[in-house]
Amino acid sequence: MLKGVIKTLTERQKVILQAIVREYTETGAAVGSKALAARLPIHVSSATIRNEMASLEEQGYVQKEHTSSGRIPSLAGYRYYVDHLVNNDAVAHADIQLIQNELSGSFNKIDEIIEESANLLSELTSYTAFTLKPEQADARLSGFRLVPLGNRQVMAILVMDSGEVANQTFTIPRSMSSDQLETVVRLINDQLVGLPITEIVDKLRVEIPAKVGQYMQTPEGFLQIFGRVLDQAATERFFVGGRLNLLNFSVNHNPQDLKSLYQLFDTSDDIASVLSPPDNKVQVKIGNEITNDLLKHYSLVTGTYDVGSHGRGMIAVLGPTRMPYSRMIGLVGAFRQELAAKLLDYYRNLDD
Amino acid sequence: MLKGVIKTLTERQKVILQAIVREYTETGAAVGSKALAARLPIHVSSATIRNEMASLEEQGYVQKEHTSSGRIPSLAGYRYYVDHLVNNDAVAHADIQLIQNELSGSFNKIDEIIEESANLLSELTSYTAFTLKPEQADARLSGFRLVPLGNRQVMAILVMDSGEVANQTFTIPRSMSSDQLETVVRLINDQLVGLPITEIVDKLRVEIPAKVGQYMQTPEGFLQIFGRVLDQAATERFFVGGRLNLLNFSVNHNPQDLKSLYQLFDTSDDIASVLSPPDNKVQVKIGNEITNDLLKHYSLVTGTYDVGSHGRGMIAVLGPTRMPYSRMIGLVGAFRQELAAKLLDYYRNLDD
DNA sequence: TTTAGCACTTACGCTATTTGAGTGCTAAGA
DNA sequence: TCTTAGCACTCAAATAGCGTAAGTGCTAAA
Repeated sequence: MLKGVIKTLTERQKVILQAIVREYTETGAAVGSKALAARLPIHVSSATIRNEMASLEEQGYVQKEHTSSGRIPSLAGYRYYVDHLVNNDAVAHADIQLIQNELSGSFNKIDEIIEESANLLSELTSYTAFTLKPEQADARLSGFRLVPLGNRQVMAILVMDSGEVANQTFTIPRSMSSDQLETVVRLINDQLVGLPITEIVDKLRVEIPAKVGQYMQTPEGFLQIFGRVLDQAATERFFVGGRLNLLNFSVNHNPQDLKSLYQLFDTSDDIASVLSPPDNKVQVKIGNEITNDLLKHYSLVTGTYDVGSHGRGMIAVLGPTRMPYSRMIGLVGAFRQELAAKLLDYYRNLDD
Repeated sequence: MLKGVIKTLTERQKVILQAIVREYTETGAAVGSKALAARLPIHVSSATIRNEMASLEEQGYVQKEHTSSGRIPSLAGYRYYVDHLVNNDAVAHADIQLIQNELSGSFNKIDEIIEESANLLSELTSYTAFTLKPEQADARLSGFRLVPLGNRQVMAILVMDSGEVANQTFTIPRSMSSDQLETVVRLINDQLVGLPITEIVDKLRVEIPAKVGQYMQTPEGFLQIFGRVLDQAATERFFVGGRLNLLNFSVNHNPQDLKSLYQLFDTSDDIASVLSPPDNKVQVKIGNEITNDLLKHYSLVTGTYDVGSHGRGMIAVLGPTRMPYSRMIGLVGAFRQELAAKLLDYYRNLDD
C-alpha cells in the first residue's frame, strides 16, 4: 500500500496544498476537488486534483474528515505551508498605522507599554496575545528603600537598574523601631546594590539573615517582605491581552478546559517556558509542537524584539491551528519592530 | 377565567411551592405532580397536587415550560420562597471553619483580606463573588509624597486616613526641577491634607491648578498624575473572585454576552451601583429586580459588614436565578460576620 | 498524463413515528 | 366540600427512514 514516501512536492502539488490551506483557514470547511479546480489558476480537471490530493494525503500533508469528505490540512501540512508556502505579502498599511498610533502616546512605565501591546496585538488578531518585558540577563538592584506612611505602615520600594520598580506596603511589628529599620535598609543597600538578582537570592538565604540578625530579633518577617518585592520585580514581566478571545477560538468548549487554560495564563513561569525564545526571528509552533499539553490543539506565533543593551523581550499570539498564518507572521513581524523602536525611544528619552 | 387573585397561600400550598423550588434548584428539571406526590411528607394524590399547582400558577408563583410540562418556579415564586420559605438551617460547620481558617492568616493590607475574601466566597459557592472594601464616607487625605527613584523616575504615594495607600510611578519632564516638585508637594500637603476626597476633587479643578501654576509652567501633567492616584485610592475598593465560574452558570453561552459581563465586572462604578447597600442584613435580588440589564437573568445575594468607625463594606454572590437560596443566604450571612470580625481585629492591631 | 464517467460513501436536513412524562377535566367517593 | 381515580390530550425528545449534495476512488479511453 505505501508506495514509498516521496520527500519533495511537485510545483503543482505545492500550489494545491497552498490553496487547500488558504481555503480551509478562510472557510473552515473541508475543501473538495471540484471547488478547488474551479478556484485554481492552473487549468486541470477535478480528477487530476483528486489524484494529486491522494498523493498529498499519502505524504501526510492533508487528511480527510471522513471517507468521502474533502481534504483538510494536517499539522504537517500547516508546517509545510508555513515553512515553504507563505507569501510575505506586505502587512496591511492600516495595521502598521494602528500600531504606531497606539504606541505613540506617552507612557509612564515600561509596563504600560508592554501591557498596551498585549491588548493591541490581541485586538489586531482577535486571538490571545502575550507580551514579555525585555529581560536584561544581568539586571541589578540599584536601590532599596522604606517609606514610612504613618500608623506602622511602611512601603518597601525596590528599583532595578533596568528601570523596573516594585513596591509593597506592609505593617511592621510593634517591636521594631525606626532606627532598626533604617539600619537594615542601609545594610541592604550597602551589601546588595549592584548585584544581579540571582546572586541576591542566594545571599538572602544565609549571609544576609545572619547580618540582619545583629540588629533585629526576628529578621525573618522583614526579609520575607524584601524577598517578595524582589520576586515581584523579577517575575512580573508578563502580560496577557484578549483573554476572552479564547472563547471564540477554543477547540473545547467545556468550562473545565477553559479554566485550566486561564490558570496557565496566570502562571508566568509556565507560559514563559512555553514561549522559549529561539532565534531572532518570528517563529511558528503548530499543535503538538508546543511543549505544553494544554496548548497542543492550538498554534503559537512568537517573535522576539531587541532593545539593545536593555535586553530582549518577546511577543506571541495564541490562536487555533487553523489560523491565517501569512497574516499572523506578517503582523507579529511588524509588531516586534515597532515595539523595539518604541522601547529604544523610551529608554533614550529616559537615559539622557 | 381569573377567579380573582388570592393573596395568601394555604399551608399546603406553601409546602408544595417550597418543594418545587427545592427540587428544581437541585435537579434543574421541571417538577411534575406525580414525582412531587411521592416526595412530599404529606399524603395526597397527584391529582390533588395538580389542583394546588394550578392554583399556584394562577397566582403567578410557578409556571410551565410548555403546555404539558411540569412546573418551574417563576421569579415571583423564588421571591416568595426567599421571603417566607427559606429555613435558616445552620450553615455547615465545615464552611465556617474554612472561612475562619482562610481569614486567620496575617495580612499586610486590607486589600489582601478583601481580595482573599472574594476568592474564598466564590470557591465556597461555585459562583462569582464580589467584595467591596469598607467605605468610610468621610475618608480624608492624610499625606502625599513623591519619592525620587533616580533617572527622572518618581513614585507618587498617597495615604488616606483610612489606611488606604495608592501609588504610581511616572517620569518627570526634563524641564522640572526637584525644587519645583518639592514645592508642589508641600503645597498639596498644606492645602489638601485633612480634606475628604470629594472636596479635593472639586479643588483640583480650579483652585489648585492656579496655585501650582505659580511654580510650574505646565502643572497639568503633574496634577493629572496626582488625580489619577487619588482616583485609584478612591475607586479601587472592589474585588471579583471566581470570574471563571460564570462559565458554569451563565444563561447565555455566546461569547459576546460573556464579554459584556466581564467588562461590567471591570467597571467598579457600575457594579457598586448594582450592589447598592440596603439595610444591614443579607439581601436577595432575583432576576429583573437587579437594576442592570446585563444581570437580569441572574440572582444576587448581597450582605453588608460593619467595621465600626472604619465604615461599612459589602460582599455579594452572583449566580443563576436557580440557586440554592437557603444555603447562599446562610453562607453570605456567616461570611459577613467573620469578615467584620477579622477586619475589626486587623484595625485594632494597627491602631494601638 | 490527463480526464470523463461511474459506482459508492457520508453528513445533513426533512419528515414521520414512537415514547414518556405530564396536564386538565370529569365524575364518583369520603 | 374536598379528594382522587381515570381518561383523553399535549408536547419534547429520541428514533428511524429517506432524499440530496458534495465528495471520493477507480477504470478506461484520449
